[in-house]
Amino acid sequence: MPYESAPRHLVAVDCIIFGFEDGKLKLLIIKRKVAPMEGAWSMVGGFVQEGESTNEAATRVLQQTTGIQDIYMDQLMCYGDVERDSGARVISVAYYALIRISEHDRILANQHGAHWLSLHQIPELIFDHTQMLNDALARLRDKAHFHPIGFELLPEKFSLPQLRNLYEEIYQRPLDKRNFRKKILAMDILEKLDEKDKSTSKKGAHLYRFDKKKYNALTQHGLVFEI
Amino acid sequence: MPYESAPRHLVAVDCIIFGFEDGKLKLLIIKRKVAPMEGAWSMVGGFVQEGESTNEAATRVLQQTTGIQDIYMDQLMCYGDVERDSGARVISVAYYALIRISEHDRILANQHGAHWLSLHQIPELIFDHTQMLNDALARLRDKAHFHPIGFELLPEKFSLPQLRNLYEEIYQRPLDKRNFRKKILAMDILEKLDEKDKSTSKKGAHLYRFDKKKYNALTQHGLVFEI
DNA sequence: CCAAAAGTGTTCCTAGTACACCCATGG
DNA sequence: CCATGGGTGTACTAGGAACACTTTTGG
Repeated sequence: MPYESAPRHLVAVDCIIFGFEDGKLKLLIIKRKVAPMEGAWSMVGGFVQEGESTNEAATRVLQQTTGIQDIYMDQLMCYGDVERDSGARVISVAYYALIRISEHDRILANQHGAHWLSLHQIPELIFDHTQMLNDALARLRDKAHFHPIGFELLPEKFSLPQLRNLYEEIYQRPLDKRNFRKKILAMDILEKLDEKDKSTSKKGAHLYRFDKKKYNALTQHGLVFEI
Repeated sequence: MPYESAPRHLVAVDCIIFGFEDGKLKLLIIKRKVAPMEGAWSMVGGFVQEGESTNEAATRVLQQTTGIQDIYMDQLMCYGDVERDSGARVISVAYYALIRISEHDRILANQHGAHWLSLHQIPELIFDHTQMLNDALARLRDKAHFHPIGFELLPEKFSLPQLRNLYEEIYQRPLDKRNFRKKILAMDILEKLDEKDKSTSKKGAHLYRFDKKKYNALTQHGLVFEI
């Protein structure tokens, strides 16, 4: 397998971008601006450049369309079928990202023709992007079960009803209010604030903050996150 | 992002090949035959050809070095750092495979300079292949926990002590004999044979066979494999 | 007859699940 | 004062974990 004689390929990255707003899981997708399939709905993506790692490419693509940096992003997998892209043979490395919608640059996203859509409103997507979405959802569920990544989708300060609502969306099933509280508070990784969120009830719900340092410390001592 | 102006890359596949023999998890690795790092230990790999999917490339590479087809193989992930291969910028898609060592073509493997080594005997590997191995082991553990893939590493007929030994290797911890039996037999997915394996004891251990059809049927009715 | 591995049940405890009422407050 | 969502405790059950002795048989 000499390097010189091996064929070269177009390599792209595609980002499955999740957000959480109005109690719903949402996905950031764009109207494609190039042929083929111009105008069709698609994940945000782009080609991997020379001297650029695939991780860097994904970060760049995300930054260019959302204006956001420093967010949670993880590789999903590589999609390598020959015919997957009808324009050319393109190998795509998919990443999924979790974004706090409130903190991201909506104006920049709109300039790129990007839109946040609820999961049940997702139209047909190009190529194998629907497959990517399903794979990403499955991965998100698995990952969220044992890792505290849900907080990446919420504002820094959040209430327990909000958090529970998020997990109900991720798992697509109702969670018992009392059991959920018991479980999450028992881990002792949330900091209770003196503020209340009165936007959804008259009584108001206490706000909490995820204490990452505490979580890391407890993890060293055997804590296993599970929700 | 026009297709024409995008750069092209060398894309390789690397296979992390697991086997189980003499009660130990083993890895099939080769002595590299091309520069750079000629003679160093490496996973089996090769370049993705035109008109060949990455899955097909992995299958081909595996077949060429082991002579085996129709084995369990799954994508691990894509490794895309710019400097990961010191010979050129190569993007690698890693796969992990599970092989019944007894059924594979040792002669063919030897011709390719391939060797089965126990996990604790693995020498230094080139590039990021040690990272790949660690990632593959983590994935194997996760996957084996909830999917009946362990059987891919055993002969068609196996004893329960053998099976338990395999899981002890995968999880790197001892498993209680009685609890293990209870759990695996309760799933009712093993067919008990009239043969015994007398190679490891005078009393002999009953042989079993994984009943895949039964497993699939039970899965439809809500069975969740877990061990 | 004995060494060596195979095979077998029971108890305890933890963690998940199900479930209903009071509280605080803005309008 | 009442409608609305927030917050709280207990009882039951199932499943995981710990644990020791008997059986078989080749040498």
